[in-house]
Formats: sequence, structure tokens, C-alpha cells
Amino acid sequence: MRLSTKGRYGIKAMLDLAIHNSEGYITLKSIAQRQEISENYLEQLFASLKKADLVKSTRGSHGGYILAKSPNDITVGSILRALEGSLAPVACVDEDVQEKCTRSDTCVAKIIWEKIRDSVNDAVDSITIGSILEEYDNNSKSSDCLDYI
Amino acid sequence: MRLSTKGRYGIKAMLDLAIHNSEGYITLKSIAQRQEISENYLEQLFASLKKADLVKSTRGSHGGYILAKSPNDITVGSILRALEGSLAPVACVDEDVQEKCTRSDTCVAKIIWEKIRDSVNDAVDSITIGSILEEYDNNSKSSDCLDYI
DNA sequence: GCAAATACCTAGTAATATACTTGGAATTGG
DNA sequence: CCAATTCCAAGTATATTACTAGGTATTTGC
Repeated sequence: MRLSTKGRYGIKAMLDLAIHNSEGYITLKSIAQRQEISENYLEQLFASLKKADLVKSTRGSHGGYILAKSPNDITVGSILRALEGSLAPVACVDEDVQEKCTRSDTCVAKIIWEKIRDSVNDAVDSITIGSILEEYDNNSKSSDCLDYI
Repeated sequence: MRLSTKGRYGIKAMLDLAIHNSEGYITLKSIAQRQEISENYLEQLFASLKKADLVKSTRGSHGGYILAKSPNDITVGSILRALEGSLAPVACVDEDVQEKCTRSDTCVAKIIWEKIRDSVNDAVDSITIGSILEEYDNNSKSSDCLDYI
């Protein structure tokens, strides 16, 4: 049940953006360098983040990305779902998937998957980028290590 | 963040074993047929389940598998962890992994991963095979559909 | 004792998903 | 115009998953 690099890089990148929020538009190049992520790969992730209205962009010279709203209004859940898709443990209880099991309404295992799904969603929706940043500021923790591997 | 087939098949197989618990040792062949899972693949899963003391076996003709303890003492979490390994969303907060990030103690993102990890573990550890079975008996739900896909 | 049925074990493999790379087009500021 | 950037589509290498194949060991029933 590991997150893919998409989710992990996405959190790193969004925290990076939040840390530099006052500096205006930030280039992917600088994020890529600080967080040691492929710039081209980041592009793809930011396409998803933009689609989900989590970041805004300007093109051209002096272009870059900026958070689309306050860090306090950006949940970890919204970032992860934008990049990883639904956090449901099985397709059966994935809100995005339309074709369900034919016996979905009588399946006994379903409540297991629903409980896992809801627990994960509750957890990630209760954490905002702002709340993480606060912790970061209070403890002056390292901005270089926003993640592992 | 999907579970692999190991975890899903494992839950199906263990529920199947529990349903037939009074019949003594159950062959993998019959589980494979009922749940439509490759018998050879099930063998591999049951090697892990046995190692985790969740099932017992006898070999030879009339051999098979049986739950190693009461369904009420078998949590969904113990099954999933036996088959999927740690349910941690990133290696950083995986109890089984020894080599941590060098800056693990200062990493800001860590609390995100810890919260997800703990939420998942709490959820799956609060559900037992027995509790699912109870639901199954009360509602006379289908034993064929223990899972989706 | 032999045959059948099972668990047990190891290695290989096909399919799928992940994590990128490549090469460009469009846009903007100087 | 040119450099720097976002934006876009397609290709590819790697890793993981989900099996398959082929055997050995053990037990029961005849």
C-alpha cells in the first residue's frame, strides 16, 4: 500500500512552493534542483496539480508556478488524490470507478475496503500544507528533507 | 494506494476458510475454485499466512488448511500485513525498514506519512474475520462475492 | 506397498505499472 | 529576436505484480 513517487514528489513540491510562497512564481527548475526530482517528470505532476486548481502558472520568461490558494486551504488529501487518483484500496469502493461488482450490494468484504478508504481520506483531509508549514517554522526543520527516497 | 491481489485474495481466502471452519481441513483446490483464484498462486499466499501463524496445515491425502485460531482473534490487519508487508505509505515510516533517511528526525513530511500509516493500521486492526462473518450470517449475504475483481 | 491427493518449494515468465526521457510547440519578458 | 519558461505527446527502461511450471515430500485409502 505504498504511495507512488507521484504522491510523494507532489507533497514535496507543494511544500516547497508553500515555503517560497512570498517570492511569487517559482520555476520548476528550482523545485527540481532543491528536491532532487526530474524537472520533466515534475512537469507532468504539475499538469495534474493545475487541473485540480491547486496551483496557478504563468508561461514565458520569469514564468513559474504559485499556490492557487492559501496553504491552509490546501489539504494533503487533495494533492494526493490529484496525483494518485482515488485513495481507495480496491476498485470496488472507488468513487471514480463506475462499473461495480455485480454483487456489490451483497459483498461481505466491502465494509473492510470502505473502512480503509474512509480512514485514509479522513487522515489526509485533516492535514493542510499550512499546518505542516507551521510545524516547520516552529521547529526550524530542514527544508531539504521533505521526504524520504 | 491500491492493495495488491495478495491482500485481496488473502482476505477472500481467509473468509472462505472461516465460513468452512467447522468442516476441518480445507483444500486449496476448493478455495481456488470457489474464489476463482489460481491454486498455485494461493499456495504462495498460504506460505505467508502459515508463517504468520494465521493458518495450520496437514499434508497428504485429505490434507488442507484450517484457521490457526478463532476468527475473532484474526484481524484483517494481520492478514494484510502478512501478505503485503508493512502498510506504511512510504518506506520512511516503515517499521520493518532499518535504513532510514539520514534526516529522518528533522523531516517535516514525516508526520503526514505517520498519520496515514497509523490510520490504516488502526482501521484494519479493528476488524476481525469473526466480525465480518457475523455480518455475513446476519444478512445471509453471498459467499461467492467476497471481493471485487 | 502402491497410487492418489495433497501440501510444500523454487525458479521462470508474461503482463502491467511506474518512473522517467525525449523532442518539440507555445508564450512571455527583456 | 532570443532566452527562459510552461505546456504537450509519445516513447522507453525498469520494477513490480501476478501468475505458471515443474518438481519433492507427506499422508490416506485400497
